[in-house]
Amino acid sequence: MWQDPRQAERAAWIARAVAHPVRLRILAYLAEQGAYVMDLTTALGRRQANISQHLMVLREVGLVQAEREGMMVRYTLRSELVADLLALLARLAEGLPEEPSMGLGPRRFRRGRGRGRW
Amino acid sequence: MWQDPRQAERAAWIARAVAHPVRLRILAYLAEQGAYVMDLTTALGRRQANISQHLMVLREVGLVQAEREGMMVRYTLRSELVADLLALLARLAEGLPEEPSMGLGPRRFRRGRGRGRW
DNA sequence: CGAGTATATTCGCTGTAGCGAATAAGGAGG
DNA sequence: CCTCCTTATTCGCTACAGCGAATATACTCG
Repeated sequence: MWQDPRQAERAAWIARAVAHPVRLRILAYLAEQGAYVMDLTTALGRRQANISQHLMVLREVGLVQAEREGMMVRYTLRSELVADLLALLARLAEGLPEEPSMGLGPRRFRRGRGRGRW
Repeated sequence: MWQDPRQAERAAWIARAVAHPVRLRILAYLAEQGAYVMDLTTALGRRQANISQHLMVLREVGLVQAEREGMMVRYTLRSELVADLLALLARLAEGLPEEPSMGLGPRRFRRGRGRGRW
């Protein structure tokens, strides 16, 4: 699988779209129900521009689709595979024992230190 | 799912580790067989330091585990869930139609009842 | 110990993701 | 047309991922 770097890049491109807390929460929200941008801004407590920016990323990779409904735009997941992906990530997130040698929990998107020893 | 931002961050933290072509290929390689660093450098054609750096990322999030064997270090996947994740990403990568009009040419997205402007 | 091999870590650099503020653009209604 | 509402896009900024080169660490063997 992915001997070809190009294929790997495409898969990574998709993974990158998911690799952000806000986008994950957007997808999780959409997994339960379609939503308008305003719904997401209030649900996630972020600026409207920010939500739109994240939605654009998700739209570009095709994880999400948009449909205009009058003045508003309704976003929905584009495939059930996306929901599967979320579920898998959730399982991994809770299931994977944290490296004992490393700090605890996720370090907020920061490169951790740690000297090599296990 | 992930109403709590902290949980979402943890999941995103994992997704972020996967969201790189080289790391994806490393994982794909490991899904078939354990490997030493040198195996990966030759298989992927990258500098040893770079491979080690990527392995560190994967190790930090716990997708991969390392075991010293004499002078070398053997890396293996830490859970079958990781392989599942790869498979899902592969399906998404090939299954999701690339938005052909997105990013090349004028922006287009599905307009529900937009008068045929697009 | 000293030389050689395999891996890990550090460092400086560069590209770019992500953010808020501001602004534009689509659409409804008067 | 003009105003209000919702969403999209642009802009400037900052922080950090990712890279190669260099160096350090761990281990084996003689």
